[in-house]
Amino acid sequence: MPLRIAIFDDNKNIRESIAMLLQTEKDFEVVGSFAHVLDCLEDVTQCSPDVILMDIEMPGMTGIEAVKIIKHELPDVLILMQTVFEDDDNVFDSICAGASGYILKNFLNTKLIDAIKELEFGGSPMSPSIARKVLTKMQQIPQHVSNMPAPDYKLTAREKEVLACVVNGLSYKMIGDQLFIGYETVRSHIKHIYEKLHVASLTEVVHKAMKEGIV
Amino acid sequence: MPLRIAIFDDNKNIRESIAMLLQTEKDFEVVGSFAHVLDCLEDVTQCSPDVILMDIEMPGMTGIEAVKIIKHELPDVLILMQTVFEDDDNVFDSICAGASGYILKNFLNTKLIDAIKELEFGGSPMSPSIARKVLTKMQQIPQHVSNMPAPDYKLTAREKEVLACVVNGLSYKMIGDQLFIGYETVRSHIKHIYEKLHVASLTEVVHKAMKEGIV
DNA sequence: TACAATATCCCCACTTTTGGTGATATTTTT
DNA sequence: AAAAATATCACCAAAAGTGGGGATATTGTA
Repeated sequence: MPLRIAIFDDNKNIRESIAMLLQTEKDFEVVGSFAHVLDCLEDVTQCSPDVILMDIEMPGMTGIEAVKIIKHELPDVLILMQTVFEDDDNVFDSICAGASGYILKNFLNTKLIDAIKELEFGGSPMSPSIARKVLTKMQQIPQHVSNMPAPDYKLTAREKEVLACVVNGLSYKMIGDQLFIGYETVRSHIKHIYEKLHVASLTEVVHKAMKEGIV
Repeated sequence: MPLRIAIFDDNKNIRESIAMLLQTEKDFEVVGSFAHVLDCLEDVTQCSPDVILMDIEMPGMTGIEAVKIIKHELPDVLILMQTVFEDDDNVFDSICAGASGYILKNFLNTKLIDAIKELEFGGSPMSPSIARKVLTKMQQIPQHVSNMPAPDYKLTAREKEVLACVVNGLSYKMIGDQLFIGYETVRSHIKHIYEKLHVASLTEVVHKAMKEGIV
């Protein structure tokens, strides 16, 4: 079964030359080719590709927006971004939007086929310099969000529920309503949370819970 | 001027074969070779390498710990991790510790030279599957920490100071003492913060400030 | 079975926070 | 120079949270 590929690029020449290039691989099948992303969801749903080649610079809607939309509905398609520039913002926005690879247009003809195969194989093709940028970015991210496991304060399931409510800014009364328990019960749980977290106010609870990723 | 390389690996055979391999490149110079990382800081300071090849599995101290220590003192050295496994935790821990590349021991002989050159060129060599892991990880990270700039709520400098105190769990009274202003002044600032952030309680303030990276 | 932990609820007294409505002096902007 | 924003402080009443005691029923564990 061939790998189904869809192309989004506003330049007709590029679309056609990409399609031509991809057809040299007999495992690849170009199932769609679109000049804009305004109807990207329909387009993609219709041709159901395994891999999407998405241009970042697109008229009407940016390719990054399209990635978000498509990934939201179809989380399993792999999206390879193509662009002329590799400025930080576009790279990171694409990644956060859900792209799985990043290829520069200059190297399309020499590296596209390999990049797509890499994608298929579970890899993420990207230029070395982009990889560096990504790593550098990750290193700037606070520990707990990137990797540190949430410390275990031995909160019970119920206490965790209450904690989640507290973090979301609910008052005791609102928490009671939310969890179908009385005001005093909420208080009781929160007293226990205070003890276990070694804090003495709601603000500290929220701070600690968010900082350490308990919620 | 050749590229200075240091090797950390507890296996003598591997150290020597790596050194031999690297010496085939005339632009490379192996300036140090160490069996453990207990004195890594001294070792590295002494031989002042441009690139460090670090084994993850090391006796006494883990290679990841060593990376942290070295990077803290010498942020400019490039560190290439080498390992037999590519399990998530090690990969991410290494990255967070400050590694700039990640190579599997299986491919040392075929890819090490290229990997080091890539490092030198400002890239980050890593296997495609590791790259995918990294991207997937980044996509799970909340917007603001990864890329989104903190939204501007037009808080004044003073309000931001008060906000910081609130987030750190201080009470009105404590904030007043901290900033050398009266209780009522603190209240006044917080009222304004409530308006500007569209919230109505301290917990919401802490939550919003932390979630959106205002602090 | 006895014990420990959990989830639920109650009361009292006290502290803190909140909403509303001010005021004054200083700084910044227009 | 006038207007707007900022930083400072004040008072009152109502609402919410906190600390330190309890109690009871259920569930899980030794």
